[in-house]
Amino acid sequence: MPELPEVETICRGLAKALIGKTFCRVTRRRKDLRFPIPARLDKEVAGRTILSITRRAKYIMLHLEGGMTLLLHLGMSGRLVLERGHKTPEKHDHILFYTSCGQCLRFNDPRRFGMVDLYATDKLEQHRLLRHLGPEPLQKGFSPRILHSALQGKKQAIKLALMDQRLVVGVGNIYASEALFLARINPARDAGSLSHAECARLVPAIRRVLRKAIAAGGSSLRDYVQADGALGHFQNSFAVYGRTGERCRGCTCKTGGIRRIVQGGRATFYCPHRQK
DNA sequence: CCTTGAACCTGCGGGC
DNA sequence: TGCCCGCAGGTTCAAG
Repeated sequence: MPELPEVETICRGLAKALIGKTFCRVTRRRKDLRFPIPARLDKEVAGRTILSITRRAKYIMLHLEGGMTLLLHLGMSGRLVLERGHKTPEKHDHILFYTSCGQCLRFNDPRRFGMVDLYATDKLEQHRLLRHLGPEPLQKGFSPRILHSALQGKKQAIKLALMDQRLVVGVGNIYASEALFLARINPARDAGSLSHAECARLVPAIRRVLRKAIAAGGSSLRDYVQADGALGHFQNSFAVYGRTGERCRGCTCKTGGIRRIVQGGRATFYCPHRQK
């Protein structure tokens, strides 16, 4: 479910409410999600204060005193919701984190594609799920030149390449379609066929759509809510995603409108008139 | 190395 | 109403 803007929004919401707070208890209600949930979770986390909260790609990281970091991924349907008081667990609440000042953080994930792990803070970049990750799209390590060189020789469709987290992180199914629309690039193009000039449109397009989505609190389609339960509203600003048959903004063509195709088993939306 | 497809799960809406 | 199908913000792994 969540892509970079949703994960970033959740991190910011959690940071506001949890930094400086201390976990007092963790309840693990099932043994595994996508991977086993560490049995030592309660033992390692209880009594520890949260020093900071950061994001890497679509992973949320709660850095605890004592050098341990709680690493979470929400998969397709995961939610992290923070509430006051001791609520009775709902369906699919897999882990409950309680703080000593009466907050409860619920990890709810119907499809269970999410994951939770504990890892030494100073070795995080070596974690098996983090070590192959590419550059953060909103940071300097990502640029038209770097993207262009990474795409050289790739036969894969550019839309699929954008979603490859080794190339650039955080872009998922929605924002890949949206960014390609902004850059006026056809999602089915061979990744290796993009010119440097096209990469120079694509990088700012990715950054623009991600920044705008963060500013809107993310996109709420089905499962996603912010840490305080509020909905994001970037779904109201989609240019192409989910808009099959509609005319794209500013499009003058009379026929067809936005097209839906399937790439790598996922839906892609684009305007054949504007994206070449 | 690369690319493709299946697998992991639950829930929802549409068609019959 | 019930059943079957397709579909859903992701990632990993095996096979070719």
